[in-house]
Formats: sequence, C-alpha cells, structure tokens
Amino acid sequence: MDDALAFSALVLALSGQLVQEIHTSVSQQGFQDLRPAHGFAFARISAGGATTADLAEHLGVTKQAAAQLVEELVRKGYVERHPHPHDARARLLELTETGWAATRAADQAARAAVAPWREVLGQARFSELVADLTHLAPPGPIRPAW
Amino acid sequence: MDDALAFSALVLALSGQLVQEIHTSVSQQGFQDLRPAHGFAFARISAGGATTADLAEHLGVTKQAAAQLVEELVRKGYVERHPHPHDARARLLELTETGWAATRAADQAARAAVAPWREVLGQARFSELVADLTHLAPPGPIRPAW
DNA sequence: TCTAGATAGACAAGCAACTTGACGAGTTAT
DNA sequence: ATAACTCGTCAAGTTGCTTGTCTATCTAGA
Repeated sequence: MDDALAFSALVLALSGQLVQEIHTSVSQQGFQDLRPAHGFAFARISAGGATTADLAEHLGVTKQAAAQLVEELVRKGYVERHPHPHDARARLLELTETGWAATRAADQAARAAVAPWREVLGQARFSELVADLTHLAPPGPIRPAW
Repeated sequence: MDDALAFSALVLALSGQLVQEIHTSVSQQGFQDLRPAHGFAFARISAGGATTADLAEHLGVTKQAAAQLVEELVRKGYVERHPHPHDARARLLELTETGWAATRAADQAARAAVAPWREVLGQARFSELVADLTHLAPPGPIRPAW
C-alpha cells in the first residue's frame, strides 16, 4: 500500500548514490575540476548544435548562468566556441578532445556504478527493471536534479 | 548490454521529476518558503533526537551550514530549539505543528507523484519494482542529491 | 580529581553559483 | 523599413555554502 513513499525514497537514494559515485570516479580519472552539474552540460553539448541559449534552456537556468558555465568550461579546455553557420549572433559550442575524454570517463563511471546492481538482481530481473523504468521516463531533458 | 547507461539516465530523470513535482505540490499547498533541500532536514528532525550537529552529518554539510538552515526554519516557524536533556551545550531540534504539516504535505506529494507510475506498470509489476530497488538501496541517510 | 583533548554551537568573513537588469549587435516578421 | 524579438555580454546583487576562530561544555586518562 505505502510502497509509494518507499519508492520515492529509493529513487532519491539511488540517484544520490549514482551522482556521488560518478563524480568520485570522474575525479579519480583526472578530471578534478569538473562538478556533477557539468555532466548535464556535456550531455547537451555532445548532442551537437548547441548554443549558450540552448544550454540554458536544457539546464533550466538563465542565459547568464549558462554563459558563465561555458566560460568556465572553455577556460578549463573542455569546450570550444565556434562561429555559428547561420546566425552571426550565436556561437556554436563543441567539446574538445578533452571534453570527449571526460564524457567517456563519466559514461564508464556510470556503467561501473550500475554493474553491482545488475549483479544483485541478475541479468533477467535487471532487464525488466530497465524496461519498467523506461515506461516511467519523463520526457524532456535530464536536468541537474542535484 | 548497455542498459547500464540507460538505467543511470532513467534513475536521474525520475529523481529529477520526483523532486520537481514534490516541490511544486508542497508550494501549492501553501509552503512557498520551503525548498527541496529542506525536506531532507525535516526527515532527520522528524525522526527525533536531532541536534544541529546530527543534522549537519545527515545532510553532509558543515555544522555552520546546518545551523544557518535551522535558524531559517526556526524563523519561518517550522522548527523549535529545546534544551537538550543530557548535554548543556546542545539543543534538541523538534518540528512545530507547522513543520509536521509541511512533512505531511511532502509525503502526500510524493505519493501523488508516484501514483501514475503505479498505474502504468500495474500493482504487481510495481511491487516487484519496489522490491528490486530495495535490494539496491544504499545504506546511510538520504541526502540532498539535488 | 584534575586536566588535556574533543565536541556543540555561535560569530565573522569569504566565495562560488546563481539571480535580475540593462545593453549592443544581429535576425525575423510586418 | 522598421518594430519586435533573440544571442550573448557586462554589471551588480543574493544566496547557500565554505573556512577559520572562539567560548562553553563534556569526556577520558593519569
């Protein structure tokens, strides 16, 4: 009956652990100047065609906040700003090779964090779990929930 | 094979949506001066026997940050500080009736957010899902993952 | 039982990640 | 053409944390 409250708590707990583990692992792989929130920016930029305004909307923050984040990522060598082919006002954002390396490190960390869960449940049950969650997936971008 | 990455994204997405919906609902129920992070504080304080230092550890922040949060909640009428029965240095934190009302509002919001998910999956499948997630639940407190 | 060290909480200053507001340059629609 | 909108930037302010320091109190060891 009241597995609803339990479910909420579980999702939050898993999410928190996931974020923590990914961040720790990414740091240990040499990207100590990245914080969890940067991952969401990388997700949008790696998808291609992103401007600062796009990024702002994706992250759910103001343009100014997104611009500061981009400035920081450019300074740290993860992102480059290129002229936009169709709009002289805008700048096209792209990951540098370092940016891609960080993205791969985060993906690998996510896989590593999930691996023990698959072990606990077994492959079949885990697959069902993923399928179930897929049906619940909200539309829209994955925003920094932390 | 690579449902691991999908699973990570799903958990983050669900968690984000959950936080957002709970926050919105709690606001609409009249608690507009509460932010998501406060929920974690309420969780610890409502469990009883909490001091500011306990709260700090629970939230994973410094004592000073916890003290500021408590000060804010006291000022807004959600929390009271009482003398600690066994330690003259410490102060025992307790929710006011308003604090309990906010906690109930949050619980109700969580249930409401989860309800459609149960509908989508059906009761049986949902119960299995909760059971599976329970096996994955990390120990320790549920911290603000946002 | 006295004393050295740890702990609870407060005061202060600083910082980082946002916000609101205003602006010039460029684009789009009428 | 021109009015309205949008992209990115500069500037200033707010907020939620941090580190550092302090007093009062508790606890453990000689």
